[in-house]
This record gives sequence, structure tokens and C-alpha cells, in this order.
Amino acid sequence: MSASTKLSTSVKALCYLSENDKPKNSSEIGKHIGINASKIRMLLSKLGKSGIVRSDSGMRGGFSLGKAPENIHLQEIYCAIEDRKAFYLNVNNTISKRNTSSDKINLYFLDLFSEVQIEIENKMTDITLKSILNKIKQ
Amino acid sequence: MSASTKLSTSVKALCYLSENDKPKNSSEIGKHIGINASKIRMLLSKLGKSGIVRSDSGMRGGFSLGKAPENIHLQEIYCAIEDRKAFYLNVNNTISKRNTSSDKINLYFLDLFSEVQIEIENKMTDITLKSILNKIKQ
DNA sequence: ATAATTGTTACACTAAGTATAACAATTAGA
DNA sequence: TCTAATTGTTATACTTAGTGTAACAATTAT
Repeated sequence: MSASTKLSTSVKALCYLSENDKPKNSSEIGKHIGINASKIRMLLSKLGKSGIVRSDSGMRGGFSLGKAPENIHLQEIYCAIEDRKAFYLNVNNTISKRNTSSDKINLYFLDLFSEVQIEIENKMTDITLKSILNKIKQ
Repeated sequence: MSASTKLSTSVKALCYLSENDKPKNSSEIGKHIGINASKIRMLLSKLGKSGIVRSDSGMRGGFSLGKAPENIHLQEIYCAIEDRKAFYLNVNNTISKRNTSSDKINLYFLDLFSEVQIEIENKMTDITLKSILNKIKQ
């Protein structure tokens, strides 16, 4: 799953959970948002480790929101699900030790891309699950 | 080639061309920046269509800069080489006609990602080949 | 004519993304 | 304590994207 797909899928799941007090299991969530239950469990188990959702194993178990929607930030979700470095911005080669102009250009782009990355993350810090819920209800 | 790899490779090639008055062929450029001559030709032929480089076929042909480095903007390079929509930000599913909350969330993220896209492109508009050349000479 | 070059297509290989299944560990409830 | 439902995790098969290279027609200087 790409970073952006994970992010939108997570938000779909969280929005669904926010509509329900009682825990929903991965199969219900999967059906609702149209993706496989296994995938849901893989995603939500990561969100569980960050306290964004609560997960209960066993009979009558399932997933529920771990925090109020106004306290869940997009950036937090993103960090919880994303192990790879961000939005797939990469330069061609690894940097050699010779410090050629190719290396310098690679470094230049790595810098540029991490600036972009920081801007994206800042943007996401300002977005809460609550604000998304409000927007999609319109 | 991913968008970001194409971009950094293009800049490497353009920097190399800026150091030379006479045209350089794809094989020389490829050797210098460490990628295959065919790939170079594929990239530079696109840059040629936008007037960023000049390309001459036949014996004693090759590639040379089509404009002064101060008039070549990163955004321009990016647009010339990139056929796909930008930095690989995508949401999971296509939007159905039922207008479900999943659809709304997809639309929400498509909007968010195109905002990001615009910010990235604006950032690139302010960067010229000249400014990159200055930075990497330091 | 010949040789060097671009522009373009094609192909094989590797890596990443997607969809699904399988199963141990856990837990509620009979 | 046994059973059924559930998570968490690993595995597998398949598809798509990315990478590296080759091939060859078209073009052009000598």
C-alpha cells in the first residue's frame, strides 16, 4: 500500500468508527469501505500501537476510536502507518564518497524533498479527524 | 523512472551541458552521470520538445542547452518530463456515482493532494538551473 | 557512401503494490 | 473448561511500476 492509499484508507476506517460507540470488527469495517479485512487489521493494528484506535482481541472484540476525533491529527495517523520515508521522493543513486557533482545534486534534491516532506507534515498537523468529519458531512 | 528520479537525472544532465559549449552526445552524458545512454536520450528528447535543450541528430550531433541557465526553471523541467500526474499521490479507489462517505473521503484527499502538488510546483517555479549550479559549486 | 548520432520501441528483470488466505494467540460466554 | 469469534502477523500469488539495456529507422556531417 502506498503512503497516500494507507492514509485515505485509515481515515475511512476512523470515520466509520467515529459513527459507532461499540467496537466494529475488521470484517464489518472492510465491507463498509470496500477493502479486505486482513488489510484493515494490518493498518489498524499500527494505529492501535499509537493509541489512535483501541483494539480488543477475542469474541466480541473489534476496533474503536482511542481518542476523540478532535484530538486525532492527520500527521499522527500518517506517522503511525508509515514505516518508509514518506511520499516516495527519491533520487537516483546513493551518494558515493567521491563528492562528485552528481552526488551534490543528489544531496540538493534530498534536501529539497525533505523540505517538501516537512511542509506536507505541517499541513497534516493542522487537520484533525473532526475537521474531516465536518467537511464530508456537508 | 519515478518523477523525482527523472527530475534529478535531468538536472544532472543539464548541469553537465552547462559546463560545455559544444554538444555532448548521450553516451558522454550517460557516462558522466552514471546512467544508460538510452535513458538519457529518452529524457532529453522530452526536454528538447520544450526547448530546454537543443538536440542535433546525425554525426557530430548531440545535446546542448536550449536556454541560459537563469531562464530554466525546475518546474519547467518537471512539466517537460512528467506525463503522469505528479508525485504519485493517489487514493485507493475510483470515485463511484453513489456519493458514499468513502467517495467523499477520496475526493477530500484528492483535493488535499492537489493542493500539495500546487505547492510543490510553486516551490519549483522559484528554482532556476542557475541557482542550482551556484549551490553545487559551493 | 559511411559513420555517428538522435528518437523511439521493445524486452527482460527487479521491486513495489494489491488482494487474499492461513493460523497462533487471545478472550467472552456457555 | 470448551467453543466460537476475534486480533495480530506471516505468507502467498498476482499485478503493476520501475530499471537497465538493446535494437533499429531516421537523420546528418564528412
